[in-house]
Amino acid sequence: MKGIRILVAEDEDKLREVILKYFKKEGYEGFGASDGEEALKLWEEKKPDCVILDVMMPKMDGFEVLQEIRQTDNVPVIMLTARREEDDKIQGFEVGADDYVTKPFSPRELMVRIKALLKRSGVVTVENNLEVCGIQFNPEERLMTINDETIQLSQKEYDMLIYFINNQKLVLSREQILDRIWGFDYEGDSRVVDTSIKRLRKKLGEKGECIQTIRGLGYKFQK
Amino acid sequence: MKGIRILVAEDEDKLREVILKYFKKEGYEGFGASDGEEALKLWEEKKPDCVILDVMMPKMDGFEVLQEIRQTDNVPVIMLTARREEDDKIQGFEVGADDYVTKPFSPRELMVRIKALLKRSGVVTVENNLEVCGIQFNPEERLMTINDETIQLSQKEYDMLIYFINNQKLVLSREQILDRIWGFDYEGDSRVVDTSIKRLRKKLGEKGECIQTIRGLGYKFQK
DNA sequence: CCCATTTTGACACACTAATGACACATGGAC
DNA sequence: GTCCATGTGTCATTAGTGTGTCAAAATGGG
Repeated sequence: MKGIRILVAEDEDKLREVILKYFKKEGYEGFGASDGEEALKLWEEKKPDCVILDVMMPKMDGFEVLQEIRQTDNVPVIMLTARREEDDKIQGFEVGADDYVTKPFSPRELMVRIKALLKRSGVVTVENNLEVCGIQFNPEERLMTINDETIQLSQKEYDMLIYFINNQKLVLSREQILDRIWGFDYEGDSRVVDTSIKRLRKKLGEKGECIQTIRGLGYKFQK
Repeated sequence: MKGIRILVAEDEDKLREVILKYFKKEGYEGFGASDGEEALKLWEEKKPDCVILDVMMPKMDGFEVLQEIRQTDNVPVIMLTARREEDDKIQGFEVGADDYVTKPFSPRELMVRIKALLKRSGVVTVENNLEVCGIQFNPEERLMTINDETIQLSQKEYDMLIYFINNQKLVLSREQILDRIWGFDYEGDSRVVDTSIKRLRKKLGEKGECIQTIRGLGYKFQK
């Protein structure tokens, strides 16, 4: 099984190494970058499942890197900020950071945030060959098998389904779904969700009924 | 018309600023407090229409502030909690919070909650897995179970039932119910309540008898 | 770079549950 | 019995969703 890959961009060598060591201990695959440009290069090269960005870095600061990443990628990003960089934090939220950790922090705290973020972002948390209510998952290829029939899902469909699977029985509002799948800065109509639900249901066939409509609130996944 | 005023008590500057900025964009008037004491002071001073309280704050935590506020004020309060699995939310509901939002969240999600809360203005939610007289509540899943049978309630039915549960043994007049569930500015016939009570009773089956008619006064919920 | 294909977003219209209004039935208080 | 408040069935309206279709945007080869 493919491991979870995390990119750490932090110019303080010691801190970066501590974090990377911690990741290794937890079974994650970590890549270290010591400046912004290296971070971007590694991001393109490795396509990690999560990115940790220090705000203050040589050559290219965290925000610039984030902005660049956000052009094409919705990967979960955690920003590392020092206590007094208040304005910076605002800026980060605007460009689309998913969480912030203020220095100093413990690796343990960072791990907690990462795990929470990965879980919520729903992109990578499904193990291979997981089976939920007759639906077999193959996240690496974004494939799904129902009754020996393989089904190809699109990005949005796949992400939504994972999000539902990870939050079974919970009612998810259109806004929550939008935030998670489209990104909190998505500006379009919240009814895109309806359309995508429609398509997902259709592909799921009879299993589509697992996605229930809670009128006035949203949708939920239940067997 | 007077604008809607919201107090945001959150010690993380970046987050508070982002929220306040969103409020402004949405046409709300926002006040920021960075610790519990400041929050209390601002609450007294500004008498906001809605209060957002971070649980973890310097000087005075969110629960203490809430407790203080609840001595004299029934203003809608949303608590910001750090971790989903914590007892935070339970404790918050006990002291009288109206909703909780788990960090990190997007401004969009918070806005949705605020709007919903303002609309309901005072309808208190119920903790998960509460059981009252054989009726099992599960608000997160938006489910109600009686004798292992799940029941789907509509919005109005659900809100009314919660209102009754939160005010057991109290006689609630049609006017009170209208104010809470339909909003104080509802202009229609007060006998819509009768119709909704009828429907709720029907869905509750034999438990419908728990909703008793107090002739000339209104209704009350009792086992 | 172009073209074919897929994915996505927007929108109109259809459909259905929820709601509100009302007429009439019921039942207690006097 | 009458009076009056409440119960209840029914129906029209409304609000919220489902869905087909089209166009725009992204993707993927030649």
